Amino acid sequence: MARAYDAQAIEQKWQARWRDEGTFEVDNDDPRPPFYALCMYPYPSGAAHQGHVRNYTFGDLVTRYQRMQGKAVLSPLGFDSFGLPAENAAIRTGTHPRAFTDARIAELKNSLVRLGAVYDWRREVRSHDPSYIHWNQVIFLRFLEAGLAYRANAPVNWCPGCQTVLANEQVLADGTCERSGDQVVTRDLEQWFFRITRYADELLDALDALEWPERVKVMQRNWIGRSEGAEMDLAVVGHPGRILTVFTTRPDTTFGMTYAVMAPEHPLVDELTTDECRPAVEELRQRVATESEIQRMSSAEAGPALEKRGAFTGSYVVNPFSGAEVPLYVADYVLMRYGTGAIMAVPAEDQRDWVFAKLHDLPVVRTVEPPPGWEEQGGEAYAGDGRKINSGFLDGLGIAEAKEKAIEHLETRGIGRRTVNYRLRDWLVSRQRFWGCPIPIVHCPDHGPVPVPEDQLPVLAPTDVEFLPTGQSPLAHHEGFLHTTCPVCGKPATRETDTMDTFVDSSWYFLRFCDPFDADEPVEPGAALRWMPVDQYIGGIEHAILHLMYARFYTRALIDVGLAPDDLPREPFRRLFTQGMIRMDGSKMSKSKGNLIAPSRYYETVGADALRLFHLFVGPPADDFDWTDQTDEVIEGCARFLDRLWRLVEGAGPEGGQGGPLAAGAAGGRAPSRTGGRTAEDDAVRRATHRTVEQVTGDIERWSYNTAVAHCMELANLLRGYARTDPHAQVLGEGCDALLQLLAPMAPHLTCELWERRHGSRLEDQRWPSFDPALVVEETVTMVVQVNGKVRDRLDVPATIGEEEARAAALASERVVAALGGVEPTRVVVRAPRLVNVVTA
RNA sequence: GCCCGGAUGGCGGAAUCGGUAGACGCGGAGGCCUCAAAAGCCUUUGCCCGCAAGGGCGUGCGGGUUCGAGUCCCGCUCCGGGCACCA
Repeated sequence: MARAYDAQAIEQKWQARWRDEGTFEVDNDDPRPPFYALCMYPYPSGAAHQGHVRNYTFGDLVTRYQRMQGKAVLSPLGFDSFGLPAENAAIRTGTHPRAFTDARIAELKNSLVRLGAVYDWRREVRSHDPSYIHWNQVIFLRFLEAGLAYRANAPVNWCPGCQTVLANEQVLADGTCERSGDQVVTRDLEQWFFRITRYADELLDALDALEWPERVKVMQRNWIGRSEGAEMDLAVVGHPGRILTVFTTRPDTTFGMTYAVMAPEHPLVDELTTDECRPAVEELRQRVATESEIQRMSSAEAGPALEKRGAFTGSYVVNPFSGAEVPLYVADYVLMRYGTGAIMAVPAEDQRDWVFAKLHDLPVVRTVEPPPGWEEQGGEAYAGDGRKINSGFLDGLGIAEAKEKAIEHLETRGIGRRTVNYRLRDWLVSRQRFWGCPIPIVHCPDHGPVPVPEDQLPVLAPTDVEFLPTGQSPLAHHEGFLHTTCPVCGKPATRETDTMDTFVDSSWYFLRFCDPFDADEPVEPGAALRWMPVDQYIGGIEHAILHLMYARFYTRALIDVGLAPDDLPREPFRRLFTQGMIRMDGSKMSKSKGNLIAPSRYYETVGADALRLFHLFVGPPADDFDWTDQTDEVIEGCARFLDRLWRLVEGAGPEGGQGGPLAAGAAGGRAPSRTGGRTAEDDAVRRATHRTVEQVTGDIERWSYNTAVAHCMELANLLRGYARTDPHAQVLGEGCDALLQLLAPMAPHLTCELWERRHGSRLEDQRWPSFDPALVVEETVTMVVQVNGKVRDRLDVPATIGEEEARAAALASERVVAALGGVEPTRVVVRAPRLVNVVTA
């Protein structure tokens, strides 16, 4: 494809200038109003893929646009450089993870530079930088002091093949390890946790005020899973003084409790199981113990037969409202980690209990009157609202009132209390891996886990390690690293060999960017107060829950332990935009799927500007996009547009409009030289220019980049036609300038080059164009005339036309008269100046 | 199962407040330029009937509200995503 200009030469020229001049570096004392634009901390997987290109094109557009709006824009970038792939590569090839990772970072950085994405690279942070590790460890120890970090025994996903704990995301739906394929089992291990649950309410409540996509907020609300209800203490028959505490969100249904259930791991199972029931209960507990939680959760369909899922203990508990003695079961559908690990079962109002009750022939007592016909239609558990029945002092009430009254009753009698439960669990941060931030703890035989003193931080992993495919972290076998002395007593002790979850690194990097040079503290208060919160955060929907939740938690925790200023906003990301995925043949385009289309091949042909424009133009930024066989043609269409833009602007000549030689291929062949008074057509072009400025500004503000590009194309098309006539030099020049300014954040290299050729000045220093409100109102509009709702005529009328004139003009139309066929209108709806509807019926 | 999205020409998409459906681009057709091609430029392009003028149909399906519905309401179908024993 023959190009009008040399994209590669121009792109290299401007990229070099931006780098050498530090054009987009920003100092913390910059007097302009601050704007913090941030793309999510990328994992350095090598050269950028199209998903990166899309993400960084959006981010770069925001940066450049806000800068043109007169803001001091902080646009930093760093690398989430810890993680498993580097370690796997080390095992496979013998390369040290650091060398592997640094090479990948260089590649990714290079492909972002070639995209024309601009950052203040002085602020670059990498997770594996010793200084970042240092502050990560300081933060960990402060969390520990504040009780926000703690060590506990916990059931975890353990892969016997890999000899390591897995994150939930690494366990597939069938309960196998995504890497080795081994069946993952649940194991109890001593692990480090962060107490994110302390912030559950705040993290939930603060969501309302965030300018985030609603679906992300919904996902976070579900993840936190706050549910309000009551705990109640059940007396156990034949075990005086023994109580079984259950949690319910439906205390109003207590009269309908016809049995109770404990989780298989419940501490009272042994004591409350009678000898004749013990074999069945034991069998159940054995099975559950060897299953991972994921398997257990899916056992409803794939697991053992339903009736095997529960077993009678032989004991009975007392229904606290009715006094009835009801059987106590153990069943795998009750989870130890949620609530109290035991439930009262109300089959009439809970579908799970219903299914279980039917299988075990347990009675059903309805406490809410179902709607008429419910039973006849085969209705099972009824969870909807209705009048209370069979419920003694609650009879006749609605559910909400009955709940309140039931809780009061429990509290008055001292056998229960109002309780809130959360689905959210504390964050397990231990990882049995090498390529992560070491946890700065020493285990002393006498003093237990002891923090490494702050003046001995950072604890760095040794470099002389061997990577073997044993699945074990090399740290656990490195004698030099492992053996140390106890900071308290000086006796021999061993280091903690676990590292931190890599989500730790991405939980506060945005705070470090504010002043990454500060050697005294992780977060420099003045800088953080100046830049935070992030004004626009951009990333993938896949981080909707974990990363965004952890970052929200970290920001609060850092403030509360005194590592960030008290008056720092507690929400780190004011506005969030989640971009759509790029798919190919129905699945996500990704390295692991092997369906990447490398951006470099477009840099080398159509250029980065064309690729950027394509990603902006192809559809709404929030929507997924399918990469197909036709995609290359669309990219070429974008390149063609840029070619035409080049010819148009070059043809318009330099500033002043004295007419330069028209570039080869430009239609018309005549330089615009007319000045002085303007014709009606000149004015129409001016109006179109100003209207386009208005439209594109609005488009960009509401993330409608595809229409922003379309509106620019429209103006360019108009100007090309105008340039072929006898254009007014200033009018054409104004149109071209506006177009270059509007496109500057989208196709920066080309527009900077054209601007420099036209004006000899720098487009990066220009302000975003403004429009004259008087010029965006149209003089004449097309008025649609309908007869009974069908369009019969279109009339050009003055925009200021009055209702009566519009009516008269419409009724005078020949086409309208013909369509009426002599029938008298019964009504004429006039919406001047756009529409008249003549109604006969 | 529950909770969100979405469905518009051959394709990606546009229509910001209930008022011209299909902006912009891709693809297609025809033409100019050329010995020829590529590139570029111009015209045209929702579907159907018609030589034309013109007419009819048309935003997943069925109803409704309205002078007027892609847009609002009710009931479905299909597709995509999230959650899924959380008591």
